Amino acid sequence: MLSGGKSQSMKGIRQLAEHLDISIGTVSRALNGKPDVNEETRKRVLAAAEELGYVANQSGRSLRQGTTNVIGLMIESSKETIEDSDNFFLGLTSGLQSVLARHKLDLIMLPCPTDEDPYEYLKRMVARRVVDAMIISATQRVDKRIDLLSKAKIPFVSLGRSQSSGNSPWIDLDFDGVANSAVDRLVAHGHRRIAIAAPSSDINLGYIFLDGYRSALERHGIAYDPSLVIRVKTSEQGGYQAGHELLQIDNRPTAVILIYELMAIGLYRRLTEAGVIPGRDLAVIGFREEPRAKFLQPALTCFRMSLHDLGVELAQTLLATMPAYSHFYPDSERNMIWPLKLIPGESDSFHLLAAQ
Amino acid sequence: MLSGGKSQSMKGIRQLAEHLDISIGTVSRALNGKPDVNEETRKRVLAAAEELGYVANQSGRSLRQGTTNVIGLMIESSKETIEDSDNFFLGLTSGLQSVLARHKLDLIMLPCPTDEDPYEYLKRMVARRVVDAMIISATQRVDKRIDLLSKAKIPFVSLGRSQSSGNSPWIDLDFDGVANSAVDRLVAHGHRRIAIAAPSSDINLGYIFLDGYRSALERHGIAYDPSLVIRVKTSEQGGYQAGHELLQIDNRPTAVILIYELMAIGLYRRLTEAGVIPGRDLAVIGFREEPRAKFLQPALTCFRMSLHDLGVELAQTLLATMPAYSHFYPDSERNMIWPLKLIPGESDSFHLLAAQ
DNA sequence: CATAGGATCGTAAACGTTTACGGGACGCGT
DNA sequence: ACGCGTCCCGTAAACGTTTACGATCCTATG
Repeated sequence: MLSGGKSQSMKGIRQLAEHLDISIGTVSRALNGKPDVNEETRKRVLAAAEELGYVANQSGRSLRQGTTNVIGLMIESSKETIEDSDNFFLGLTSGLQSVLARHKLDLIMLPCPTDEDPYEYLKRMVARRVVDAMIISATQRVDKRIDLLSKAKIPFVSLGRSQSSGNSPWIDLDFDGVANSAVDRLVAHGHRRIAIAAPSSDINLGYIFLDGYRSALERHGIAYDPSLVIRVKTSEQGGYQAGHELLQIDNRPTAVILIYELMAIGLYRRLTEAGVIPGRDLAVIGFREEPRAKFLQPALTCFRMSLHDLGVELAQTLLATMPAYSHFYPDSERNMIWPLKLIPGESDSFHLLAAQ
Repeated sequence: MLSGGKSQSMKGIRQLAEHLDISIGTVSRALNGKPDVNEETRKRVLAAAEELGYVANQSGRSLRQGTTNVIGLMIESSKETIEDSDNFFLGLTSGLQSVLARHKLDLIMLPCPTDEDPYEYLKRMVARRVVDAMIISATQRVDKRIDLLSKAKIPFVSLGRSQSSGNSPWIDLDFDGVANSAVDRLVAHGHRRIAIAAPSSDINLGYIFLDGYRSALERHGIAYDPSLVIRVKTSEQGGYQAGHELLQIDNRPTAVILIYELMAIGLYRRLTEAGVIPGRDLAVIGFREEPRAKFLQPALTCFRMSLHDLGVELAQTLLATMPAYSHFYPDSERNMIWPLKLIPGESDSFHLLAAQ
C-alpha cells in the first residue's frame, strides 16, 4: 500500500503496527519500555509513534490493566474552609504535578457540584473507576468520604485530619501550633483579652484551631471567655463581619487572631470605618499564604507556608501508600503536621505594657 | 449458591447479571434506558444495581462506544489574563455543571502544569481520548490549540475569541462594549485625559479592550495618547503598579479604566499612599465580577456579570456543536458577545465640568 | 389454524490495549 | 551433533461494556 500518509488519522496501535510491519504486541512492548524488544526496533517504533502522533487510547489501556494513571483532586466550594479558592488549588496542583509527572501520572480536578452531596459525588467517581487515587480536601470533622475510600481500597490522602481517619494518611496544617504561638506572641506583648475568629467547628480545622487557642490561654493563666470567639465565614466578608462583631463586645479585646488571612482585608476595612486603627488600637494576627493580603497596611503579622511544597508533600504521601510507587518514597510519613512560618508585620507590633 | 451477599464486592455487569439470572445484554439495556426491555425487569435491574452499588466501569464503556461522557475544562495559571484568579473557575463550573448534569455529563478540570506547553498538554489529553469535548480559556490572540481541536474534530468552545477561530464556537466578554461605555461615561463627566490599564496584547482580550478604547476616543474626537496606556498584569499587584505609573505621567490623567476590578484594590492603595483620593482626584471604572472589590471605598463603578450564567451559556454553546446533544439547543448562537452590566458606584461620580 | 408481527431476551462480536505464552533463530559449550 | 540458554518477536486471550442480530414467546388477525 502506498498510502503511508504522514499525519494520517491515527486509529490505534494496530495501524501503527502494520505501518511498521511489526506485530502489535512488539509495538506495545516497545512503547511501554518493556524488555524483550530489540533496542533498534524500539527506536523505530518510538520514532514512528512520534511522527504519526500516536498516543495510546486511555480507555483500552485502563480496561486491560485496571489502572488509569490518573490521580483525582476533589474540590468543592464550601464557604467554611480556607481551601476553596482557585488560587489555593492552583497553588497545590503545581506541587502535585511536579511529583506526579515523574511517574507519568496525570492530575485531574473533580469539582463537586454545589447541589450534590460530596459523598455521593465521590462515590460515583470511585465506582466509575476513573482515577487510581484521590486527594480530598475540606475534610470534615466526621467525613464519610474517608470510610468510603478506605472500604473501596482506593489509595488516598486527605488534606486535613478527621475523626474518621483511622490510620489513613493525611496532612494537616499546624493549626494547633499557629494558635499557640499567636497567643504566645500576643501575651508577650502584654495582651490579655485576645479574640479569635474561626469558622463553625463542624470543620475540623476550626475545632483544632480553637483547641490550640484555649490550651494556650490556659498555659498563660488566662480565663477562656466564649464571648471572644467569633464565628464567621473564612472570607473577606467574614472578616468584615468579624470586625463588626468585635467592635460591639464590651470591654473590647485588644487583639484578634484570624484563621485566614483573607479575612484581614475585610477586618481592616470595618475597623477603619469605625476609626479603629489596626496595629495601633487592635493587634491582628493572620494565617496562611494569601497573596491578596500582601498589601495591607499596616503589614499583617501572619503565618505562611508554601502551597507548592505542600502539594509536593501531599503527592509523596499519597504515592507512598500505593504499592506500585511506594518504593520510591520509603520513609514518607503517613501523617504529617504541616508547619507554618511566622512572618512578622506591624499589625501586632504595639506593646500594651509600654502603652499603659 | 447462597452467598448472595449484600454489598459484596461488585465486579462488573456480569456478576450483576447472574445475580439476577438475566443475560448481561438485557442488564445493560435496562440500565441504559434502551427499549426492548420489559418494564418489570428494568425495575428489578435498577433495584439490584442500586442495592449492590453497581456503577458501570467507565473504561469498558468508553472503549466500546468511543465516548467518555466527560467534558474537560482546561485551566492554566497564566498571570496575564483575568481568568486565573480567585474563584473564576469555581464560579464557572457551577454554571457548567448545572447544564451538563442534565445530560449525565461530568466535568473535569485539566490543570496544565506550569512548566508544560499548554498546546502539548492539550494534545496529550486529546490523543488519550479522555474527554468528549473541551472548554478552553485564556485564549491567545493566535492560539494553536484551536487548530488542534478543529483538526482532531473534538467539539469545543473557547472562552475568548481569537484570530485562530475560523467559524469555531466561542463566547467572549464584551470588552469592546465595556471600553466604549466606560469612555462614554467618563467623557460625559467632562474627562478628556483618560488612561487605561490592560495586559499585554498577546492576550486577545487586551487587544480588543484597547481597540474599543481607541475607537471610543476617536468617536469623541479625543486624540489617542499612547502614554496613557499602562501595561500591567491583571492582578492586585498590577493595580498597584498601575497606580504607581499613573502618578508619574505628567499632565496627569483625570480618569482611568481598569480591565479588571481586582486591580482596583491595588490602585486604591497606591493612590491613597500618595494622597490622591479615588473618586475625587481620579475617576476609576473597573470591570468584571470581583467579590473582593465589593468593599472598596468609594464604591467602584464597574461592569459586572454572572459567572454562573456565563458557565451555563458556555455549556449550551458547546453542546449545540455536539451531534448527540445539538437538538436540545437548536437555536444556540455559535458565537456570542457576553454583555456586562454597569454598576454605578462613586469612584467616577465627580464631574470635572462642575469642578472646574 | 396459520401466520405476521411485536415484545422481550440471549448470544456473540467488537472496541484498543497489555501480557502470558510459546516459537524461531542464534551462539556456545560439550 | 546435540542440548541449552538468550534474545527477540508473534499469537491470542483477556479486561467490561454496548449493540447488532437472531431466537423465542405471545397475541391478534385473517
